[in-house]
Amino acid sequence: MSETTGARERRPRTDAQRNRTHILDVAERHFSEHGITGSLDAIAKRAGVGAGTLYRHFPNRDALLAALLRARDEDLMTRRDEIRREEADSAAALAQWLDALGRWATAFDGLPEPLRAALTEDSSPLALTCQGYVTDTDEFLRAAQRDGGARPEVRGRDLFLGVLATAWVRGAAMADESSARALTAMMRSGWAGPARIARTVSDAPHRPDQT
Amino acid sequence: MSETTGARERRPRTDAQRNRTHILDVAERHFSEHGITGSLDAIAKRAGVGAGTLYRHFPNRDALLAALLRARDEDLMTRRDEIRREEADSAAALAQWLDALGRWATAFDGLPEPLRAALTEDSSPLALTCQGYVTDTDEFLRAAQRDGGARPEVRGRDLFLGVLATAWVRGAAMADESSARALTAMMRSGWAGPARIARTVSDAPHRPDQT
DNA sequence: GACCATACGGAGACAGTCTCCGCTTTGCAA
DNA sequence: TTGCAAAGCGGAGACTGTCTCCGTATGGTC
Repeated sequence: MSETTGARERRPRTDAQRNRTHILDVAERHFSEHGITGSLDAIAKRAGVGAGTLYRHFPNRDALLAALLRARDEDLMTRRDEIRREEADSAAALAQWLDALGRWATAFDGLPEPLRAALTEDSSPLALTCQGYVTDTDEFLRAAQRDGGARPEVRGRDLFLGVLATAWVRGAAMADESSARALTAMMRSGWAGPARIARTVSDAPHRPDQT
Repeated sequence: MSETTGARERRPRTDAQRNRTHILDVAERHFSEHGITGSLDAIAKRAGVGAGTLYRHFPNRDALLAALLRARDEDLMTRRDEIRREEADSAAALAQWLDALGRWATAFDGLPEPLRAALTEDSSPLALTCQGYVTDTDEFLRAAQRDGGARPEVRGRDLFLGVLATAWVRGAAMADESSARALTAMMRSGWAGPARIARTVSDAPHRPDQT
């Protein structure tokens, strides 16, 4: 009676489990070396399984990525709790969380792209992960806002996207590191400290009123 | 002897010219509708020419994009001069220039990607264009910095990449408009006004071994 | 040991990029 | 005009990558 309630999940066959984890191992290496656009069939070949096997386990690239990121989720959650525990200054905590997120989003070359896409098409297997981190960001942010360490008009989603954008700028193989740092710094002045809303050109009347 | 000096350029045949401009017309429409990843062969077909013809005129996607952007270059330069002429406040001028750049970088869905890539691989046909705009940005920026309207540590390249990153966030079909605005605003507080350098987490004395 | 659900492999359909080469068109010169 | 070389054209097809389908193998269970 392995099958109790109606929609019970059956434990997969052992060869299936073995294949799955092996594919993940290989994919991790392959994506690290070739970026997330590396060929899936190549991964299958390298893992010594047929293409069908790969696609049965992971119907598309995003699914595979999501599985790989799930493995890193634990690390990131650990880091999150660590920051919460050890950083008393809520603004500094937010900064550190964003930094951790930034490193997470740079795990593979090209990763920011599907992550951003997942943020607007919630059918993606990555969507849930992203949404979760947006929520976490929001928590850090709200704490900082309560303490007057972050501007009230900023949203967690904005910061998350900002982090992705910065990771995106870094591009392949840490190309534009210095500009990425500059962007992070600029972004920080954008959220840090309680201040009035900075105005955008498109918001402002054409005559900027001399701040 | 039509050939005078060694490396003389021969005026292309009339059918070639006709094809070239027609391909550009079609490509403009096709990229507008399908984003820059739209199939090149489809463009050829839609233009009623063979694939060979398309690839002879534009050896790859970037070359085609570069040609399309060259057509818009004139508009952007006009805008630039207009801003220079009509905006006395140098910081506001910079903001308006960045806004214009942002609209330029959103001409087609997905455009920011090759633009950013061109900034690090200068073999790309887009590289020259980008470099030019970085220079323009630098000029606006330096004027603002002289007037104390922009922080001294910021570079034109950083701002250009920031604009690209914001355009990238907007994603396909203006998806994340509000976040894009938020980012622009944050970025603005990053460059505007002379202030001390904001610190990044990674700059900070971050003891990796257990902060 | 038999049975069958589960999983496997890989051939191949499909789509996109890009090249190659035989044929056509253009423009110049006689 | 006519002839002809250079310039340009078209599209078949090589190549690469994604993803499906189905005949075959295998693990787990009774």
